[in-house]
Amino acid sequence: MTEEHFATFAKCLRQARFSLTKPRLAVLNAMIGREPISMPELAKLTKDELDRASLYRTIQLFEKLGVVQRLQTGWKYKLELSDKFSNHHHHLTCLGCGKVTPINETELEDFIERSAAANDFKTTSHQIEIQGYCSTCVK
Amino acid sequence: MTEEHFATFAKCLRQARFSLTKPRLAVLNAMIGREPISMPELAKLTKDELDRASLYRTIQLFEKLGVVQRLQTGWKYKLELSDKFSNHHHHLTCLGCGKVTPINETELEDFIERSAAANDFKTTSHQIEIQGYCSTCVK
DNA sequence: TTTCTTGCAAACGTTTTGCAAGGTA
DNA sequence: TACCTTGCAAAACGTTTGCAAGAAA
Repeated sequence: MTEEHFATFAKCLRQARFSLTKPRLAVLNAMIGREPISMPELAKLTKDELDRASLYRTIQLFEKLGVVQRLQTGWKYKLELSDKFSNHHHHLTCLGCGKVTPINETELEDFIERSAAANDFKTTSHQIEIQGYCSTCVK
Repeated sequence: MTEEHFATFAKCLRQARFSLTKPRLAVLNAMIGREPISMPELAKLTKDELDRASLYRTIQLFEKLGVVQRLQTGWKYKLELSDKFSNHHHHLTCLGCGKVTPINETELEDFIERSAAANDFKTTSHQIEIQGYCSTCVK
């Protein structure tokens, strides 16, 4: 974990008057630099460092604080760190091999803002998820 | 349910060699013309017409046949009929009152196709979900 | 009649909760 | 110290499954 990520994280917690604890750091650490991950996978990864119940509580808190976000990849959801810890982006999910590829399309963002505005809607977040087949699996 | 929807539905089933049964019609009926709905809500709505287990089996089948699709509205998923039974669109979900507003933006679709193509990716479906506050709740 | 579909009941996996003990500010 | 956070154990949900009875083609 970089100095910067740690500082961002500490600030998120402190601002909302929550404690910086070892279990919470463990969850952040397990997610940094990793692809979107499912809850059972994350539970397995962190099972020596905190209880499953605490993991759920931590993820709930992280979502409230905007540290993580859920995204729909097919049938189940996965978790990833929010834009605070990586650049804002969206995903291509391959139905063949399950690979999740991030894409970054600024123009898309502009259109979304415009669509929402046309509906008199103030956006706070959005997701774009695309399913299909990657170049390997399409064959 | 319109004549046309019934025909579309019957065709979907027949083509894949599945039977047109009363419980399946009941589920379709419960969803037609309704906003995206959660599984527990749908279960409550149809509980006199079919068993919960059958409901899950039916929804699973419907998804495979492309009759319904799941979409992420915040924390949990909801179900709605696919484009076969209504026009392709996306949603604005209000974090205040929970209202889901469909939007239809053709330009967005084009950008998505282009982004995917740039990644050598063959798309089969996509979702765009936008969260924020509607004109009423923003105040 | 043959095959597909359903209801029932039970199993399973995921997520949440209460509470006492432990850690943080 | 005072309050927040955790682990544990149990409960509450949501979802899936096996199987015998019932309905569709």
